[in-house]
Amino acid sequence: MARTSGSHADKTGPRVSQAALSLFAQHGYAAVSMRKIAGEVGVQAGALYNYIPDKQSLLFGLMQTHMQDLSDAWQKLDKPDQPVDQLEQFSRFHIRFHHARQDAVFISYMELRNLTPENFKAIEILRSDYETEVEKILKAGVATGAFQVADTKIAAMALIAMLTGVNTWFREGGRLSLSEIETIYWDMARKAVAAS
Amino acid sequence: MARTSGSHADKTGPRVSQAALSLFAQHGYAAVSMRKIAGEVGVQAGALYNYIPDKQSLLFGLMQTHMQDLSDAWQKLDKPDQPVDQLEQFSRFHIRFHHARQDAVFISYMELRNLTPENFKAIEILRSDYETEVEKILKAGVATGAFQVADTKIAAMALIAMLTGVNTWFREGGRLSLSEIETIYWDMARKAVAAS
DNA sequence: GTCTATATTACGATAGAC
DNA sequence: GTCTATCGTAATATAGAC
Repeated sequence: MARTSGSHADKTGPRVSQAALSLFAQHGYAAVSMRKIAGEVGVQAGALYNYIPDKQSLLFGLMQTHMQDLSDAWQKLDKPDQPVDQLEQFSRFHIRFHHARQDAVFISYMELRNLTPENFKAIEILRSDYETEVEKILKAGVATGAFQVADTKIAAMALIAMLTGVNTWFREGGRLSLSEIETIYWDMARKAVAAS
Repeated sequence: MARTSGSHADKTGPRVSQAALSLFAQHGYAAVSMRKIAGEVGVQAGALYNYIPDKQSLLFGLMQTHMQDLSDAWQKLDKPDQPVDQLEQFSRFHIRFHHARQDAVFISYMELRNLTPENFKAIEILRSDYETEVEKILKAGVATGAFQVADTKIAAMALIAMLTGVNTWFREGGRLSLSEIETIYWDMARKAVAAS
């Protein structure tokens, strides 16, 4: 069954998401028009509505996919036995994954306020689940005496903020490689929660 | 000399800035119209142009004022002699100042991409100056052997990201007071850069 | 200094032809 | 599936009356 001439359903869908991801990260959700996205994809604005019901769904889809990918990637790793080794694995994983998805990371934090209340709730649950993973590691380490932290919830938030911060300044080709950065950050993270 | 009826020049100016600060933080620069700002102030949109030449200048002014206030507030503090005490002073100052100006902090990070290139450069210089203050403390501590860090520039970025992160989750009236938070974060910061 | 009115441009989304 | 055309709305900024 021949497809209608000019149709590229199997290719256009992903290209819409990709264009939106890049443009939202660069200019912000509110500043990017459907016409601009369409222009990047190489279609007219009306054609976008074959793939998404509206602009909001486009944003939500990007954020949901990102948070889901993040959780899935973490879950599928084989975990070492010791909390200190788990925390090292997490620190390196977090830096590496976030570096590889800078646009999605940026959007998932910056555009929360442009989500409808229901969509916001859904994303916050996914984020909270991820944060809980770190807290579980810290709790296990406190139990064995490997870690010493006043509050595992706060320590988890502090570590995540520190590690995510790499994205604000690190650019490939600079003074240090990403794997060197990983090691430096892991050193600080380890000491920050270490038993004294 | 009587002022024109309906004129409130001395009051309206600050109210425009205040309204823009709050609305930009809530909804984002691109999503906030001049009409919305005017509505919040209680004037018509056209009246705003007595105080600002355009929307971009309004954003830049808010960010510049914030970064300047931050630097000034830090500079005017009496500094203790020991690097470890200086770092504690900085950690507590940073958390406290950022908590008191959540809207301005949020805007100064989130809306960088909505600045014109020249305005962006000006803000980045102010930010970099502030980051250098932390690096100076770390370098002094490394020199005396009080601190042990692989790279003072990276350690400064890591600490700042960690401390700024408080704003993403802390809300007054929760489980812990801000001064308790300060102490917990200072404990982590201190250990993260401590000599072993 | 503030108002009303407006010039000009762009937005998100839809309808119907092909 | 994509196009062209368009509806209805709203944007920034300016002009001129008061």
